[in-house]
Amino acid sequence: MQEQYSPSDIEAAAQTDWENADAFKVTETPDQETFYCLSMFPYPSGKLHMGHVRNYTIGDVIARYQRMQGKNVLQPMGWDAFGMPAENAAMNNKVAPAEWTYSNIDYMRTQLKSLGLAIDWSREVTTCKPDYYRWEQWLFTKLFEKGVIYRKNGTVNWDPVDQTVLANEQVIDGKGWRSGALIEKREIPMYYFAITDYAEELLSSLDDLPGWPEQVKTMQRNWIGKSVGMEVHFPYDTDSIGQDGKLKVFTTRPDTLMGATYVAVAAEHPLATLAAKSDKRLQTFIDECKRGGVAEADIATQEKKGLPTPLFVKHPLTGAKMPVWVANYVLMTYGEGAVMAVPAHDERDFEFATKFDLPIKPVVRTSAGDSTPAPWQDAYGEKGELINSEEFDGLDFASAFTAIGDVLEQNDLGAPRTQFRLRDWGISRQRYWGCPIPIIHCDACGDVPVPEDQLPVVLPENVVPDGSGSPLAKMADFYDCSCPKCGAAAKRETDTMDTFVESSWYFARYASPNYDQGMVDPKAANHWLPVDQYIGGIEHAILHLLYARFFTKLMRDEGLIEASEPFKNLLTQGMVIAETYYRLEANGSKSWFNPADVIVERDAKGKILAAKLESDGLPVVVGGIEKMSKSKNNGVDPQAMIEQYGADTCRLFMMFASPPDMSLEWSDSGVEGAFRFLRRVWRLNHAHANNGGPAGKPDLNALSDAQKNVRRAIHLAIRQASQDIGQHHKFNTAIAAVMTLMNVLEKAPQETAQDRALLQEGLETVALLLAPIAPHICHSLWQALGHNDAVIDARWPQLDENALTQDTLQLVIQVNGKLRGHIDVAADTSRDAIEAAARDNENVQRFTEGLTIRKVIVVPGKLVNIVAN
RNA sequence: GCCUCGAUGGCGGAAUUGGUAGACGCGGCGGAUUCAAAAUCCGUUUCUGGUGACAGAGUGGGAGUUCGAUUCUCCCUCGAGGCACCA
Repeated sequence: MQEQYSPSDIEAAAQTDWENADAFKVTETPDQETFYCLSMFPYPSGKLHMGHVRNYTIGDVIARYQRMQGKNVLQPMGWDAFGMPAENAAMNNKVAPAEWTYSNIDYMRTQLKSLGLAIDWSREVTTCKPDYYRWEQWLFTKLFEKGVIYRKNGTVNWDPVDQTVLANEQVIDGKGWRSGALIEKREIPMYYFAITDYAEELLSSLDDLPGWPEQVKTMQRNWIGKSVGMEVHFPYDTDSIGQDGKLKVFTTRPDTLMGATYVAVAAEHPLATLAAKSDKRLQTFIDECKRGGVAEADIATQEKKGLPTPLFVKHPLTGAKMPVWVANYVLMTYGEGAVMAVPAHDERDFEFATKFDLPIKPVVRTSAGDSTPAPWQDAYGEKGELINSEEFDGLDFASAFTAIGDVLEQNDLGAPRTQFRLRDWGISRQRYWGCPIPIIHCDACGDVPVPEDQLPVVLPENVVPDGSGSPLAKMADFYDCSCPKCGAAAKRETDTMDTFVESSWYFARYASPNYDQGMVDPKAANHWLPVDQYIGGIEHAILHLLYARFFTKLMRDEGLIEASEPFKNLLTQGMVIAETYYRLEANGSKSWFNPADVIVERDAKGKILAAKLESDGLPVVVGGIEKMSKSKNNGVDPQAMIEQYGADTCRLFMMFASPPDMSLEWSDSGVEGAFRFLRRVWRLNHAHANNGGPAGKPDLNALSDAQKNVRRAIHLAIRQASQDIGQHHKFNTAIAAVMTLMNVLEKAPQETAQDRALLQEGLETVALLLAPIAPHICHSLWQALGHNDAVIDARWPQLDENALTQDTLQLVIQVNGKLRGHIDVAADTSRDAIEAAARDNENVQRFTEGLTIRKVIVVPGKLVNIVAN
């Protein structure tokens, strides 16, 4: 064994050993318990960042731990390779997105390999390759025929200068990011997945996921947003509207129907269009509403504006005339694009009615009384007994719901209905670098799905987009085709799919990545699915995870797989953050400096006083701790870290610095600390090797008290690390437990054979407990400790409960809940004896002097609290 | 605006079911070793008062439940993630 810990040597050696043995390649073995461990695959943006390192280290620790439990562990890797950044890079560098993507993948693969991940690389999947996306196209055609995918109009951000559709991210303060032009909403035809058909199941089966964080399930429940309510029809006032018809609205508060004083429709609503024909001002307002992007966050924060129309509808119960307003807060995408307004009992309606002087009619007795004077109080929104509602007076919410629902149904003016907030998933993108939508438009036959024998529709790879319009729409070679049904000249669809489609089923493809007879090989897929542990960023809590759940159900219903849910257990990891430093430039902009180039001055307590740039010695502003990003220049390059300290140090630091679901603050000195710890582990092993090397098992019947304490420390560490890694995924405290054990082992004597046997047990424990986290060094240590098998195939250490028992316990003594002392008692001391000993305690006597003892609380094994006053 | 989560020493964090607040590490300070440095080792380190023993305060702020609250309830402040075309 080398004296010095040399990470570069031992990491290369370990990785070579694993590669030579094909150590992480797995096949379906029916008799062995499987464990499918999956981290969200990366977008090949160019270089690995620390967020990736954290994500894949967490996954690797879990995978290696499960392997040590004797399971057949599948841990694959792939590339979420379609996406916008490739098109942006193409425009900037005049390189085709395909070429850029493939070279990024090659570079990032070598980076991932240097981390020493226990990945089965033979299963690598790349979503931009035809052998992957052809099956996506195949499923699309099946679902289109089934009606699960359909075509309708949707609203997009339109850049009138670049003549192109923009992503929400590309709209900044209502303007196009490249052109600076004011963005408009535009309606275009798109393909939709009918995810709302599955809304009920997506909601209810969240209850079948005990291994998901409650937080994520709550977010998904709220996103799906099931509302039980009433569809209410307001008949047109034909005098004003000029035609018969009904305005449909959805409400969760039909009990307040008698308090409805007007209705409001979205700017895109047919009634708004009708009214605008004869009203220029209204048309101007509607045009104004169509300005700006489509992002909900922008729409929801804008000022609430509205305009009256000359139109009226009739109240379904009283027949009273109610004015129709157009309001920018009514969303065309939710419900019917129209709402009935009850200003007395809805905050938004109250605000709107107050602003425009519309009538406010209270119809519910709330805890604030029978009237609703301004300003708005939350109590006005309460449910309660009906008032001012004629025959419905006195009813409570539930009976009013039923009674009003009955009347509406009898008159064919409404009925109870369930409404979801969830909308159907529009997947058409007017972009080049994505999976082509397999549809052919024929004048005679309409939208015809591409037949299976003509799949895949291959995306040409040698295209450099220029930022205007969709490149495929300019390529006749691509879109000219003949109709598969009638053979007439036809036009191929030039939109591509949302990249979320690829990431919605990749986990299933890993089971049989090269299967060419179908989307998945059912035998393999059912062997591995569902994923036992999925790991990824919390930013995916809703969209990606919901779409993946949806796809699993679609694939189940196509008979492709058996699973109904893709991910049994979910771990959402926090961000990697770091200090930022900047200087204010003359023009008011900030230029950001990388932490590696900055020297920080601290006061005597270590608090940051000032910072200066290493190169010129002039001060920089300490900008606060933020997510590592290119824009703030506070990223730390993982490659540099690995080269300087080795992958094990990098992995150990990341796992130690904070629990996986919290944000992780980068700290150079923390990395140093991790490196120092591994060096200590190495040194103690080296000393042990020099002191006779591997020793036998200790004689448990002949341990001194000091030796018992050493052995107790070993098994405390086993207990702690087993719980922390196996159950709670708290790697930081597992590592702390191993550090505590090392502190004991370093001080333990090494003279006798018994001492050395104990140290052997301790060092083996350290190697095994650290093996998932720092696999390379443990690979070496395990050999040095005299083992012929590799540590990756060793079993996780077993806890010996006997090693933990103690003869005496220390109890805490409190007076009125305050710590006043400790007593040592034999483990089997009776409750009465403990109480007596506590009362005898000198401090207890001092602090209860002159007081009467009212109560004594004894918590066995923990504390005694004496209550006195 | 809406949904979700978070806030503990100088710093990252720990406290498993309501039971010793600050494990473990970083940083700081003091010392040992060294010609010197690096590396390593030892001690110390929540704050305030006190030479000291010790006392008091303390988990973002305010209230509440309890013998006892970082932990449970309510209100507030600040920060983060998401909001359907970033992935």
